Amino acid sequence: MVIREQLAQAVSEALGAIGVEPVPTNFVVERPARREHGDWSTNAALASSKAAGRNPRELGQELADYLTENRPPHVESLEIAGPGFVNFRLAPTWLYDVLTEVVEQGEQNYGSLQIGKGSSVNIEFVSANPTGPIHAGGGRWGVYGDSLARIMARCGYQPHKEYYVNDRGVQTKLFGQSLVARKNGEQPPEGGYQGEYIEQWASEMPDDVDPVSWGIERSLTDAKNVLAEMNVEFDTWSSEQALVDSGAMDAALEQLRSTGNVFESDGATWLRTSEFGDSEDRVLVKSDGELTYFTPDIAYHIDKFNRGDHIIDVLGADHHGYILRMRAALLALGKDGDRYETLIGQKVKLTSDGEEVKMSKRAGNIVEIRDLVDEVGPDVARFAYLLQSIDSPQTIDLDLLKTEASENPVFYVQYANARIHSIGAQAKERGVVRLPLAEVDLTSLTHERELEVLRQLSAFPEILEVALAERAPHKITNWVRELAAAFHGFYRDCPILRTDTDPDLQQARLWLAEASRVGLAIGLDLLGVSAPEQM
RNA sequence: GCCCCCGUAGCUCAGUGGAUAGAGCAUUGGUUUCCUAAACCAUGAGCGCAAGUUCGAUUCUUGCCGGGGGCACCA
Repeated sequence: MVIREQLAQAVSEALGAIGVEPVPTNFVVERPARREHGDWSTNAALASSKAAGRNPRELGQELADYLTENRPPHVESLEIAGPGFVNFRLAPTWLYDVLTEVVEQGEQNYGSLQIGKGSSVNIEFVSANPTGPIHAGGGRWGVYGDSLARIMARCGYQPHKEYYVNDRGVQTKLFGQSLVARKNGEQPPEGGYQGEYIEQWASEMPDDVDPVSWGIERSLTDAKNVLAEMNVEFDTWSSEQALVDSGAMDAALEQLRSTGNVFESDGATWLRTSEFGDSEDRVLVKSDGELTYFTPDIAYHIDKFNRGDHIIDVLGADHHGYILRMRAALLALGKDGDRYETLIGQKVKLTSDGEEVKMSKRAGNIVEIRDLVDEVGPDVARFAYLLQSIDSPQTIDLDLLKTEASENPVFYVQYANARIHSIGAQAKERGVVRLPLAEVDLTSLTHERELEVLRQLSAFPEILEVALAERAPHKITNWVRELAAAFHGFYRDCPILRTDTDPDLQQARLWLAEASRVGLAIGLDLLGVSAPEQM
């Protein structure tokens, strides 16, 4: 059991013992923002004073007195502070337990949670139209979705990463026509695709192929390549056309009809989505007999419901209006809405020379993810994307990522890892051997820098839990930066291999470095960023 | 008009129902006979406005102001 739970339980018991009935459950045990407020703190007295009809400071004092008499493990002293907080000061022994736990559980298991209990989660993201290069926003969703999947996997879920390919419909036809036009040296049709890439691809296109399917393949190859370079891989690429061809779409339409929520109007076929929370009804089949995007997408979501326990769609803010209609369709079909989750991300803006970069040379009116990856490399790009919440619109300064690469946060973290490996290499050279952990006395770790590293490591399980609950990979980014900062401070002030370092202390520090390495490896892996051993 | 997101330091962004709100960049200055100075240390300034809920609000609610996005028989 982790220390926080031990303390919470002790507080709960103490409240009962000093006569607070019923024992409240609305209190928390947390890490105070300020070090001088101790290692852990609880607001239990404040949270229960009103219900108990007691003065919070007096109640806090009683609580502190009781816990001083009946001390939870590692607790050295307690004090009452502020309006009624009870602060715990712990002996560093609790942090030695953390070190041991990190090392013993290792990269695979430290901080791993079983919240998901093995349930499957289907995460769909990017799903850009296969009519051209992936844009910078697509890169954000790619990195975000991939990292979220990694987080979910570490929390006991079985994530399945999926990309939906809209390989039929009006847009694909226009795309094919644009390719043909360019191949024949003509202008693309009205509403067609204008980017330079169309000319490039058209020149690659053989004469005897179907331009639409060839173009889609070309587009998907492009997308797969650039996403793979960013360490984003999908388990499944689902084809809209295949869904229609298989009859799944007709079956879905039939299923919808059987619910009595489908009607004909103005020559089109509509779904009464307004009955299920949407602002208006939506067209399933247009008056010209063509399907809308919506209809196969419903079939696709039915398919996903059949394949996964929980369904997540990662969408750009420009698609948020679409959510209610899909949810309505699923509700109309009697699906459990709790199993369907949509995550909306705000858009990305790239700047250079203080000006927004509005287009790529190749793609025309969009900024390609390719440009970013070629410019700064996958690690820098990924880390930059994962630096902030997807709820916020993001501004990425290309110049900063390029010219000040050495100041870039990703290198700061990777450099910590490189330093650890350098210590290992140096130790080997000098014949310093790390003894088994069980033979090492960790109590020599008393330096504030050493303890800070361990505090950071101890926080990881909580951070992971929050990152999962809030679907927020950037919490991991922040944590790994803080861990790196703690390590750099330790590295600076606590020499390991220097000849005047006490042998026992040296052993303890070697293990502290190893624990740091494990922590950095876990964090970087969740972000999908590499952990180079040399820089 | 309706819906969604955002408004925190000069810039880019974290963060929290609590006790003195943080980081990076930028500025200025300092640190290395010894494990990588891509490091460490120091340095000013900030929660858009107003009510409400609360023992306590920058955090929750509402309104206003400001910015972005969306309101198709496009996808």
